[in-house]
Amino acid sequence: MASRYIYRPFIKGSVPQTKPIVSIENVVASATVNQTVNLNLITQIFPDVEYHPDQFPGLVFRLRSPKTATLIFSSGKMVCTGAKSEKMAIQAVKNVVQKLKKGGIPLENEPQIEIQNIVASASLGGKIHLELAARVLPRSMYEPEQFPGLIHRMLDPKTVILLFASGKLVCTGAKKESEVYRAVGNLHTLLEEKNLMIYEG
Amino acid sequence: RLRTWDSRSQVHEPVDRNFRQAFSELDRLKDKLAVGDAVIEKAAYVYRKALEKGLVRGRSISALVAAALYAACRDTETPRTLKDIANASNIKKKDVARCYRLLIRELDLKMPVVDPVKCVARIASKAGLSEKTKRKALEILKKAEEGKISAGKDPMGLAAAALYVACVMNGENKTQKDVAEAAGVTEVTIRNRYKGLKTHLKL
DNA sequence: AGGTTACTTTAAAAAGC
DNA sequence: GCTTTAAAAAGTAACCT
Repeated sequence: MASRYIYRPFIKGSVPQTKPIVSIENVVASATVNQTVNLNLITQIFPDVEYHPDQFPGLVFRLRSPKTATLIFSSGKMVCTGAKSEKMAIQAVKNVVQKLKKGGIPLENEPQIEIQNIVASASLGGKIHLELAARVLPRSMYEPEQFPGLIHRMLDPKTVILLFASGKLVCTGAKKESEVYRAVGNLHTLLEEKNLMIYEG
Repeated sequence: RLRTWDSRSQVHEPVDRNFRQAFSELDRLKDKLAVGDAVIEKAAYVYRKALEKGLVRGRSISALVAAALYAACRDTETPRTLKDIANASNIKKKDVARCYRLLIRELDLKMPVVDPVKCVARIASKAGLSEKTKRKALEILKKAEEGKISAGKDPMGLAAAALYVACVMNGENKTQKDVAEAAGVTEVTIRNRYKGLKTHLKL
C-alpha cells in the first residue's frame, strides 16, 4: 500500500497515463528509373491508366495490392501515394516497375526510391482543452470557424500535427515511421506537462 | 553610386506604391464594412509588417489587405466574419482564410479565439430577436462553454443554436431557418449544436 | 428529419504553366 | 501560386429521400 500511495498521486498529471495508439495511414514516396519513359506507350499497353497531359503531366498508374496510385512522368520520375508503410511504398514502386517491364516497356534500371512524407493518425488517452492549448503551445493555431483541429508545427521532428478535442490527431510531414512515433510521444508529453489533457472515465 | 541609386528606385519606391495601393483599398473596405479607424490602423500595421517580410511577393495585394483587415478585426474582437470580408473585397473566402493563416504563421501573431458570445448580438439584431432572448442565449452559452461542448465547433453555429434554444424557451416565434439565415450557417448545424446543448444542459 | 457524398486543414514529390 | 495523388481527423454543407 505504501508504494502505491507514493507512485500514483505524483504520477498523475506529470506522466502520460496511456500510450498513444498510432496508425500509419499514407506514405508518399518519390522514385526514378533514371531514363525517359514513353507515357503514350504505357497508355496503349495498360488500358486502366489515367493520362490527361493537358490537365496534368503525370500518368496515374493504380495498383490493387498494395493499394496505391503512382504518378509516372516522362522523365522516368515517379510519385507513389497510398501505401500504409515505408516497406509497402517501396514494394509498390517495385511492383509498378515490374509490371511495366512485363508489359513491354523497356526499363533498364532498378528504381531509386525515397520516402517523402508519412501521414499518420493517433489517439491520445483523453480529451484536449484546445482553446488553452492554442494559448500555451508555441507555433500553434486554432481557428474553429475554419477547421475544428488545432494546427501545431513541431520543430523536432519537423512535422505538423492536427490535434482535435477528442484527443485524436493527424501527424504529417515525417519521412520515417520512427519520426511519427517520436512526434506523437513529444506532443503527448508536452500536453501532459502543461495539463492540457482531460482524462475522464 | 549607380548601384545605390538603383536599389532605391527599384526596391524602395515600389514598396511605397504597393503600400499606397493597399491603403486605398483599406479605405474602401472601411466604408463597406463600417469598421472604425483603430481597426484600419491595425490592418495597415499588419500589412506593412507583411510587406517588410516579403510576404506580398507573388501574391495578390487585395487578398493580403483583406486578410490583414480580418486579422485586425480578430485582434480587436470586432465581429466581422471571413464571409463579410470576402464579400466586401470580392475575394474568395478560402483565399482570405489562407492569407490570414499565412500572416498568423509568418508574423507570429497570436489571436484570441472567436467568442460565440460576441456573435450573439449580431445574429440577434439581424433576426430581430428580443433583448430577453439574447440574455437567455448568453446564459446558455456560458453553461455550454464551461461544459466543453464548444471545442472545435464554429462559434457562429454555437451562438445560433443558443439563440434558437432561447427563442423556444421565451416563446419567441422564430424558425431554425430564420436564425440560421441571420447567422450564416445551415439549419442542420443548428440542429446538431442543439442536440449537444440538450444533452449537456438536459433541456 | 436522416443519409450520402463532398469539401475544409496538414505534408511532400513529380513537370509545366 | 496552380494542376494530380492518397489518407486521417471533426465539422459544416449540399443534395436527395
